[in-house]
Amino acid sequence: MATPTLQRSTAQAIREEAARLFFQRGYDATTLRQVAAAVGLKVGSLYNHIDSKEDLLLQVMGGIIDDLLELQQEALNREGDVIEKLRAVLDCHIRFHAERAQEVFIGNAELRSLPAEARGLVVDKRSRYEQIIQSLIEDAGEAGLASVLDARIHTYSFVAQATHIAGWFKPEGRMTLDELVAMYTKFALRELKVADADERVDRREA
Amino acid sequence: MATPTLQRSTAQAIREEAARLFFQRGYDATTLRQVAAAVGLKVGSLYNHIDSKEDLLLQVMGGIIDDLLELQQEALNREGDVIEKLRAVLDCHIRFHAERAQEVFIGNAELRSLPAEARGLVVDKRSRYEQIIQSLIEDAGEAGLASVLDARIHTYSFVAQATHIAGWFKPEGRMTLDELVAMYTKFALRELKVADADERVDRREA
DNA sequence: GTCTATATTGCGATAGAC
DNA sequence: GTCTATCGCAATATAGAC
Repeated sequence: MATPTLQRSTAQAIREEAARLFFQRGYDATTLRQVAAAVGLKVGSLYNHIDSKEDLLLQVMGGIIDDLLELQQEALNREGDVIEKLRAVLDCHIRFHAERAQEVFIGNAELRSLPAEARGLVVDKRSRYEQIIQSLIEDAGEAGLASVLDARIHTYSFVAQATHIAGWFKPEGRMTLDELVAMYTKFALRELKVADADERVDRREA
Repeated sequence: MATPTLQRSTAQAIREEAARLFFQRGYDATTLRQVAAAVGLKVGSLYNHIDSKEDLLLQVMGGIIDDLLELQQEALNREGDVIEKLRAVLDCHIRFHAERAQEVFIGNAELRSLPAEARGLVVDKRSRYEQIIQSLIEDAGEAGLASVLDARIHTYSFVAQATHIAGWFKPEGRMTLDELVAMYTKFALRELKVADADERVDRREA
């Protein structure tokens, strides 16, 4: 580790406050003056840590989609039948969107604020991510373990729910993270008419 | 009718082009110069038709939530058991979000761009709208016709899916509007473990 | 690294001629 | 109603002193 200090660096503070403001007001509506004020700096000083406002947005979005893809791959290695793999992937899917709600929300809402080439890269990665889910759904259907109406639209359904969660979930709220994950995973398996959908999920809660 | 002409008025053209641009690039990132250019006007001329940029956003959002509430009330008058009412409300819910996708999308994404008091009004109406759905879900559960895990979160689930649809649905796409509505309604009834969920929906497709 | 300027740009909105 | 021209302002970004 290069910086073993417990103090967050100024650069880190800028990213965090920017994330908070981008989440709250949107990227376009957030001014660098507001970011600077939140950190306790003047606007000019920001430029010792960022190249531009767009660069700051990129920093905030960071490797969030890479992190998500990585965790999805881990989940895919779960042992068990295709439903167990799907359940693990959905667990990861929901958990990630709730745990890192603000970043995820910004990553979705401000996709169009990204420069075209960066946006293209992210879109491709999102597409690969969704394709994994869709393939699992198709496999489950072909194995006779799920009633698939349209794998693409089921995928949309699961993506929509997670995206929505990223807009409201707070760890200190009515539901714990684990409860949330269990509930939405049940929703998904129910939607696919998986046998013993609820029990499949509850069994994993040990 | 005051204006029985088939030509769209300049004011109407401005609203339509603004909606297209707000949908595409977001409200903050859209300039009035772009709107004017899209209509074939110069910036100054816009002000013969609008009071301000915020006023234009208000015009675009218009009474979309009122329209939605009105249609929901019609659906509620559907004869039949609580599941039939719920099915009708969800049908209306999905259909509306797909048919008026751009307006709905703007109404959601740009809620925070609205002045506080206007935003409060809209939020209250949305809340009432969602409460209707939630109550139907609770009723269905208490009647033993549905397996309700958490009525609020089921409602979130249905709201999330419709919101997502508003971001991608195109009438000329792979699915027809009716197919889309039928599919998502099945998703919802499946999620609630309603008996013969698919058949409930198919029966209505006459 | 911080700050106080300031340059530069482009925005929403207005004035006034036609 | 349209236009051209411009005002006033706030934004991003930079320069240079400390």
